[in-house]
Amino acid sequence: MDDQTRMMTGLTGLGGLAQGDVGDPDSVRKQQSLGQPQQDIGDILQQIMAITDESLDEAQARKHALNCHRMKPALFNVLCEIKEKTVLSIRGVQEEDPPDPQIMRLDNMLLAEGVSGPEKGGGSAAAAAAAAAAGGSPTDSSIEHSDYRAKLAQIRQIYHSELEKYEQACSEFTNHVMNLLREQSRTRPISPKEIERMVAIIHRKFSSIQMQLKQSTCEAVMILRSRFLDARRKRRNFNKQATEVLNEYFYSHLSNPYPSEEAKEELAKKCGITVSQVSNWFGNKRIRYKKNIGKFQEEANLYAVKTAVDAANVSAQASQANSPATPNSGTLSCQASETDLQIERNNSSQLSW
DNA sequence: CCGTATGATTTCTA
DNA sequence: TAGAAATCATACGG
Repeated sequence: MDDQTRMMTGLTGLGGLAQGDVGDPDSVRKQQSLGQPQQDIGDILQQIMAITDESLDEAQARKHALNCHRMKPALFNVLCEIKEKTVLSIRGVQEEDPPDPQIMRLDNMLLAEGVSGPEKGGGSAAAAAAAAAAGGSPTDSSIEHSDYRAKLAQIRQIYHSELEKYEQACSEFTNHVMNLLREQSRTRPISPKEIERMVAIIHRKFSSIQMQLKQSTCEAVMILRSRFLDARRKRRNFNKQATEVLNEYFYSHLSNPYPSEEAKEELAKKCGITVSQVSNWFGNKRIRYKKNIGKFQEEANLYAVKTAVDAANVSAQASQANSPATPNSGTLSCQASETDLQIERNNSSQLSW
C-alpha cells in the first residue's frame, strides 16, 4: 500500500495533472472541482485506492471496468514511468555483467577435461564398452585408462543431464514468470523493460546454480584424476633403455652432472620422457650418488667403461674437447676395484658439486 | 610380505 | 628459480 500511495503522490506531480497539489491533503477535493479530464483521473485513482476494500467479486468487476477505461493506456504509461524512475532505477543499475572470470575458468577446465564440449568417440556408452572389453585383455595400464575414461564419462553424463535439467527449469520458470508478468501488466504498471530485467535476474540466479554444478563437476574430475592419473601414485619405472641413456650421461659428466636445458631436452627426447622427469632423475641421482658413492661404484665403473669404449670409437677429437672434464671417469675406473670406506670418503671430497 | 629401488613432490636455500 | 635435501608413495625382487 505504501508503494501505491507513493506512486499516486508522484503521479500528481507529473504530466501536468494538478501541479500545485503535491502532498496537499485537499487535492482530491480540489481535483473534483476541476475540468473533465482531471476529474476522470481523480475518479480512477479513487477507484484504484478503494479496490482493496471491496469484496473479491466487486474488485474483479472493478478491475475489468478500469481495464477498459479509455484513460487506462495513458495512466499505465505514466505509472510505468514513475515506477521506472523510483523503484527500478535503484536496483536496475546492476551493470550488464561481463563474462565472469570464475565461470570462464571452470568452463575452460571442463572443456580441457573433455567433460563439456563435443563428445569424443561416441561418448559414455563407448567408453563403458571399452572398459568392459579391456577386462578380457588385462594390460595393466589399459584397464586403468579405460576405467578412468568410464568414470569420466559417467561424470560427463551426470553433468550434462543436470545441466539440461537446470536449463529446462530455467526456461520453464522464465516462461512462467513472463506470462505472469504479462498477465499482470494489464492491471499493474509493468513495462516490457521490467519484464526483460526480471528475466535477466532469473537467468543470473540460474547461472549461479549452474556455476555450482560446474564447480562440483570440476572437483569430481580433479579427484578422479588424482585417483587414477597421479603419476606419484601410479609410478612407473623408466624403461631400461631410458635409464641407460640417463646413466650414460650422468657418469660421463660425473665432474659436472648438470645437463643444460638443451641437453635435458635431448635426453628427454631420447628417453621418451619429459624434461622435468629428466630434471627429477638427475636431482635424485646426484643426491643418491653423493650419499652413497660406494654403492654406485659398480655402476659407475660399468658406464665409465662404456663411455671409454665410445670415446675410443669416436676418436681423439672428442676426447680432446672433453679433456678438462673426462679425467674423472678415468680415476673412477681405477678406484672401482677398491671399495673400502676411506676411498669412498676421498671420492666424495673430490666431488666439486 | 618385507626391504630396497626409484620416480615424484615438498621444503628450504643461495 | 634451479638445485639440495627430505620425504612420500609406489614398484619390484627375493
